[in-house]
Amino acid sequence: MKTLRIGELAGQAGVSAKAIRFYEGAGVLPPPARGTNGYRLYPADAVDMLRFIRQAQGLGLTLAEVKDIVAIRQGGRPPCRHVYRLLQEKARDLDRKLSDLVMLRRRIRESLAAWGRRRARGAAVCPHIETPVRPSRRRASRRV
Amino acid sequence: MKTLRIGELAGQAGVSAKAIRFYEGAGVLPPPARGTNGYRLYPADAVDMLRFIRQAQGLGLTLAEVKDIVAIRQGGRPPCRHVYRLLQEKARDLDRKLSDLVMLRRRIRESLAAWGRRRARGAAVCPHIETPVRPSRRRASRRV
DNA sequence: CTTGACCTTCCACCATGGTGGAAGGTGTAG
DNA sequence: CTACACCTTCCACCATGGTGGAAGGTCAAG
Repeated sequence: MKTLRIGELAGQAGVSAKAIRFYEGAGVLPPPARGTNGYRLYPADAVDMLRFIRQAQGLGLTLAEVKDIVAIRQGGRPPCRHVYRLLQEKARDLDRKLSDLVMLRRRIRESLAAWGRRRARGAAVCPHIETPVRPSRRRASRRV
Repeated sequence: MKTLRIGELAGQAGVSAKAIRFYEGAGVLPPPARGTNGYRLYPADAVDMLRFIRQAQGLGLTLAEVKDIVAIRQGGRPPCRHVYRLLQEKARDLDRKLSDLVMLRRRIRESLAAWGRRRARGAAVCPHIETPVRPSRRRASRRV
C-alpha cells in the first residue's frame, strides 16, 4: 500500500501539514508510522480520516469530540456506546441551536423589515438595537 | 438619574465586572463617566446595553460585530446603512449555517438509526465514521 | 482606627484552533 | 558538491472571550 508523506497528505486532504501535526499532538489523529528518516508515513486512508475530521469540525464538533470518535475508530468496538451517546447529545444540541438560530434569523429579518419601513417614512432611527430583550435561558445556547 | 457602579451594573445585567471592563477595553461598551474617586459610573440604561450585548453575542454575533452596532447607537445615525448590511449578511450567514446544521443533524440521526439496526443484528461496527464525505464548500460555513 | 467591601490598573493565564519561523536532517537533481 | 524541496522538533504568537490575582485607593460601619 502506498504511503504518503505529510505534505502529500496535506495536499490531498486540503489541510496544512502544520494542522496535521497539530491534530496528532491533540490526539485527534493517531500517530502514523515513521520511515527510517523519521518522516511520518501515512496510509492512503488517512486522507479520509482527515476529511472526516474537517467535516465533523465544520459541522460543529470540537476537536475534543472528534478525538473521542476517532479514538473509537482506532480502539475497536468497546466504547462505541460512547459515540452513540455523544451523537445523541449532539443531535439534541443541534435541535436547541437550530431553534435559537431560527429565532435569531427571524428577529434579524424583522429588524430589517422594520428598518425598511421606517426608512420609507423618513425616520432616522436605528431600530435594530431596540429589539426587546426577552430574558430567557440565554446561557442554554452558549458553549455549544 | 441614578448611576450604577460597576458591581451593581454587573449584578443587574448578569455579567461579571471583569467582563464589563473587558467590553470597554474591546471598544464594545462606551467608557462611562467617572466619579471623583475614579470609579466608573454607569447610567441606568447601561443595563440594557449590556443585555443587548449578551443577547447579540449569544445569538451568534462576535464582539467585533456587536461593537460596530453599538458604535452606531452612540455615533448617531450616519453609518446605519452599515448595520443594515451587517444584519443582512448575518441573516444570509444564518441561512447557510441553518441548512448545514440541518444536514448534520439528519446525518447524525441516520447514523444513530443505522447503529440501532446493526446493533439489533449483532454487527460490531461503528458506522458513524464511515459517512460519505461530500466535498462541498465546507469553508463557506466556517468563520461565521 | 480598623475592617471589609468595593473600586482601580495591570499582567498573566485558560481553552480553542491553529500559524510562523528557527534550526537542523534528508533526498534528489543538476 | 551544491541547491532546493521537503521533513523534523520546538517555541512563539495570533484571535476570541474572557478569568484570576496582585497591589493599591475609597468609603461606610463599628
